Amino acid sequence: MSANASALEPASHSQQDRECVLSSALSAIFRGRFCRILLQNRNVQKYEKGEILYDIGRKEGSFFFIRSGVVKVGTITESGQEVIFDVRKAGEVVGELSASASPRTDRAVALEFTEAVPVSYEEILETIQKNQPLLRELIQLFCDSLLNAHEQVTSLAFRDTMHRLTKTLLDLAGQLGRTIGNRVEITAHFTQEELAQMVGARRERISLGLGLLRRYGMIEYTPHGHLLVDPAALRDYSAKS
Amino acid sequence: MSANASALEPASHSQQDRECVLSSALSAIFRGRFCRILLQNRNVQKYEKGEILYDIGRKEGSFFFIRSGVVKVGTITESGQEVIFDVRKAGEVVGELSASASPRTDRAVALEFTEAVPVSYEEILETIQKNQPLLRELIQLFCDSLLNAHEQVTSLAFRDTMHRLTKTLLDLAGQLGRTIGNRVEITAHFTQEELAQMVGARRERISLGLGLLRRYGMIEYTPHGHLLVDPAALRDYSAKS
DNA sequence: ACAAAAGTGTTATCTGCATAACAGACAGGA
DNA sequence: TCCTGTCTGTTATGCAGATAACACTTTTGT
Repeated sequence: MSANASALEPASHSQQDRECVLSSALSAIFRGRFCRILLQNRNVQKYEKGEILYDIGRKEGSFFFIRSGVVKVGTITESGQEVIFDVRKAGEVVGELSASASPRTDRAVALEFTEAVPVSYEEILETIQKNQPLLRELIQLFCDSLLNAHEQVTSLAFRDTMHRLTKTLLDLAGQLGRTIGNRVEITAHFTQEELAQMVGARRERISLGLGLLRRYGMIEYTPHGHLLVDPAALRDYSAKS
Repeated sequence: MSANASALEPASHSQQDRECVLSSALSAIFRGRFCRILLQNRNVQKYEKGEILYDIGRKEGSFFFIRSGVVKVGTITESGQEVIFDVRKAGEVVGELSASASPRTDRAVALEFTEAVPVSYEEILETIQKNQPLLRELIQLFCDSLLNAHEQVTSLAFRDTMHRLTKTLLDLAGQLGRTIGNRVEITAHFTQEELAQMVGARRERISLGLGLLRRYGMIEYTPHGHLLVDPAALRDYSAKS
């Protein structure tokens, strides 16, 4: 939090400068996880837990470069039911569907206090045209997203709730995990309702499922209410039967 | 089938030529449906029904520009279960996931005799860098694919088999439909097994479901074994309850 | 500090769908 | 022509998971 004078500092940079900075930010963020670019913080938006980065139905849209925090990406049906497609954290990007001509069908909501830099799709395009290697990164982003969605489809089509739950826990551990001995702490809080929306099942099932895994000693809660999982045991469990 | 001398005609064109032709082919195919570009037919591959355009696990890969026919895009799990993510027809592109760094997890198989032009991802990239407007088209392709996958996830998460089946039929009618009066013929043959793989259900359910819709007069079969659906009635049916 | 709201654990009941198991229709090859 | 393989229609049985209905706990707002 050193150079956070941006709010005080007027737009004292040339167009040239901004392009250059954006370009390196894109490449660093697209490429690396956990990267800390000293990006000129123009436009850093702050979102409280539960606040919406972008919502369904909006025509224009931006990519959001997450500087800190965790957001969920999902949608809500006409009948008010919610699904979560993905979870993204600091160093990643959300909002790639703003590149679509059709109006948004997805939304992103902060799961905890989050800081993100919105960049319009037009600006992204311009930057990429001046910095070719970024093109690959952008496309890789879409591929990852698509791959992930495909996995969810197969998972929903073939696996039962318990298997989907353990998969979701393993995925979260991979995404948001901090290793502690042979356990991994999922460094964000998820309600059972949210887990249910990721798994594609009723909340009650999640309650039962978590209870079962807890009794097996495969998961437990930290004092902070975070999940602490044993990946090896979970993988084992989900492999058999 | 007029200018199909490609097999006889050796590579008599300059690199210049090829780029130019590829570029316009891309733009036309990316952009339009039902387009008939007189593309130099170098490399037109032919696939019989059931033949594989590309398969799971391959590292390198290509985009395929479908000139005629219909292909299914899907995957097979370790346990041998098959899902179909999407169906693509003449004028469209498959294989966009070859852009991913990770090895293929999907496959494309011809549902009927199909002709397609494979183009390596590297070539696509080069072409795009020389023809900027194509970038938008390519990204739109990814967005459409992603949007579609998201829809499948929500559908599987919230809707029952009958609703998913009617949705699948409506989608197919939209994609492959030829309007005849107030009916639409789905101009390709799908086995119940294939429909089941699109819907995410057992074949028996599809049999029952189709039987029901037939008794309601919402669908019937053409002499060629194609489905003839009444979109209005199906939409109606799927809206209520 | 208290009330309201949000989150969790648990049970009893009902139902949609998978499973299994055939019989008939049809198409293509020998 | 027959015969084998693929596709379709149909039933009976069992189970996973939705639904509904609470009691209990923890957090949040005022």
